[in-house]
Amino acid sequence: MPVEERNFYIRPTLTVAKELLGKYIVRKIGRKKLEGRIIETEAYIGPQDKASHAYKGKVTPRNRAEYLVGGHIYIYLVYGMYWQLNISTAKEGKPECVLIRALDKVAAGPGKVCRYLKLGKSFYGEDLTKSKRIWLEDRSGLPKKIKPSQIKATARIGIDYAGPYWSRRKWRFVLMNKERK
DNA sequence: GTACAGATTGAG
DNA sequence: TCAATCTGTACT
Repeated sequence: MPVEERNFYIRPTLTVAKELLGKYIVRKIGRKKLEGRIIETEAYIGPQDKASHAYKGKVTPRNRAEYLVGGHIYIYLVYGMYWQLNISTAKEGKPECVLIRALDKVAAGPGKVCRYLKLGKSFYGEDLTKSKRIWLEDRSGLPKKIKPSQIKATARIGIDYAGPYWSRRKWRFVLMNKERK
């Protein structure tokens, strides 16, 4: 399913998180393009997920974009200095999203992803299926399609406060090094 | 109103 | 190991 389609995002969040691996983020600034291949994602599935900002169905001015229909950007500031790029998934009203944690070679860490792509609050709620300044592309083609064996599932990072049950869920997905090229 | 901690990072 | 520094939440 092409990444440009809305239906790509309206599927189980864990599926979307895995299928985003290997896709390219394209950021257009004037005549210039910045690009990066997604190699690390994390799934957040509120309201049952204690590590999610939407735990218990909570809605705040900051997290409301998480409730948008799949394919929208949910971006927020952590620790007062770092932006985190998330892509909403599922249907309108369901607070599920995928955090983009790393781009191959150019951004190892969610804060760096946004710094590299020059993303900030102005992208809050941006629609990836319609935007002219940021979108996703699938360049893998059939011969290079990502296989399940190339994806490593691990525990999510930095959410110990959510307790062992949630922090141990293997909802972080990494595209394995030897398979990247 | 005040206090506090967080889906991080880079310097020391 | 720790500080940077904004936002939401839980208090007073």
